[in-house]
Amino acid sequence: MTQAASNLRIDRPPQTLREMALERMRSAIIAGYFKSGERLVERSLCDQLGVSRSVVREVIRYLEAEGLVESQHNKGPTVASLSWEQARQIYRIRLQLERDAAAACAEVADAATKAELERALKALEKAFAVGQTMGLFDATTRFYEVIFRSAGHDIAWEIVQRLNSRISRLRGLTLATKDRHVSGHARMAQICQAILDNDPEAAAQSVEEHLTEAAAIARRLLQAESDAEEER
Amino acid sequence: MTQAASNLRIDRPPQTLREMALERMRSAIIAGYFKSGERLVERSLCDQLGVSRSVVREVIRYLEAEGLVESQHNKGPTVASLSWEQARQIYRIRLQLERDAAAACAEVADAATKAELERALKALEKAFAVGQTMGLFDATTRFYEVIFRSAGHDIAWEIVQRLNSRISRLRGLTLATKDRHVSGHARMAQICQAILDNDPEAAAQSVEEHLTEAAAIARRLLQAESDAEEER
DNA sequence: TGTGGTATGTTGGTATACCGTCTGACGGAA
DNA sequence: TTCCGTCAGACGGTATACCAACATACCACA
Repeated sequence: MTQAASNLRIDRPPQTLREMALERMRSAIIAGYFKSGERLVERSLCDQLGVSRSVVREVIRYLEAEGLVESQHNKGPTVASLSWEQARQIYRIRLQLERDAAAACAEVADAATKAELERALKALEKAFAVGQTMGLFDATTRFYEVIFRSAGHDIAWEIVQRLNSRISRLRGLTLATKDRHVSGHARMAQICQAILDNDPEAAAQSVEEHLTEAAAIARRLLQAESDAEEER
Repeated sequence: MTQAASNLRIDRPPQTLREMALERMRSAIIAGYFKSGERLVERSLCDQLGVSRSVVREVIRYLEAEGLVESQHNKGPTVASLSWEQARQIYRIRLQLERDAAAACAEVADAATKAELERALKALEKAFAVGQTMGLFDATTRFYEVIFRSAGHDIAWEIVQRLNSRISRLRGLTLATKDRHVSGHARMAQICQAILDNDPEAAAQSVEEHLTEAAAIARRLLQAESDAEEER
């Protein structure tokens, strides 16, 4: 009966225009369709998204709260830009939260979790092989999601995702780096192994190394970019 | 001249109606003026705030992103309610971030920072003596702000503040507890001392004790409340 | 070249209207 | 009395028109 009932259920898309517009805008910013610092003109967004100004404005408010968009009085919203200082802080916060999550996950991981984690790692390997940045992005996200979710750290996961979207540009650059292809994968495998062994200490340690490395690469890239900017 | 120029400057409140409405709504929720789970009817909020529906809706979107308000499709926004599970997670995240901030602060604290911290602690003592919950609230916030800011953890501070606003009801209950008056103050002093000594380890340790204690009290209160609910 | 005025575009904010959904009240049937 | 269907009103979701304040770019004039 329960089964029948759940099959009978009419699940209309419980999605509002606003939610769809939000998704689009968010991924557009993350994907770099809107450049950092670019102005977001309400009316032109209305045209591009095909929705009314009310919707656009509400979406912008939401993204503003997420830190993806900045608004100045009477100047309108712009895509948030990221200084190295901010990026540094974000990597540090991620370190705290991911370390804790990995340790917690390693503590409680059961067979099902481990299987799922291995699947995620397999997918990650495949994505590394293909080399498509977007695919890597998703696979990495998936891998961490398993860790956070199984550790019961949903709220922390949400925070980390939000932080990640703020440094998405950096993450893209980082993932595209050659050496990252090798070491990144090795680090992930290391984290995975530690969890499979139910070894919280090792898991925390691996996460720490992984993130420290990522931050260092990000810093180098950002530095190089700003140097190039100055030369110009 | 620079002085004169800066004095001449007309600094009009760069505040929009929306921002003011946002502040009001946020503090109304934190102060408990709107109960947890209560529906927020847009049109009645318009009357109460004296602004138009657009503004109200944008504010609600913002609060939704902050996690203070929840919306269901075609049901409208409600004040977010908090389960113990969520509260647990929030305390855990705070632990990670506050511990790191305190340690970082202890590492870099100079004379000026220390002086400011001591001032904050003095204010805290006074607030404890007065016993006004709201004053305690502000003083505690101020104390932690000094720590986070001087450690250069602005983003983490923003996150912590947001988390705190989500557990504001719990914090209110916790602060009102009798034993908290004593031990809370002792803990704060301990944290402060560790920073004055530039001892990161001790600072982290003190924060950990303080927060673990707070979480335990919160849990007890929440449990008692839900028990009382069931009896009813 | 610099100054001041002007035109244009954009935002912040408001009012209003319309539709679809939800909810609760009312009234009739079993 | 209880159950159930219907219906009206409340409310959210969306669209649109309008206005004032402001910012910016441009232009003409000294």
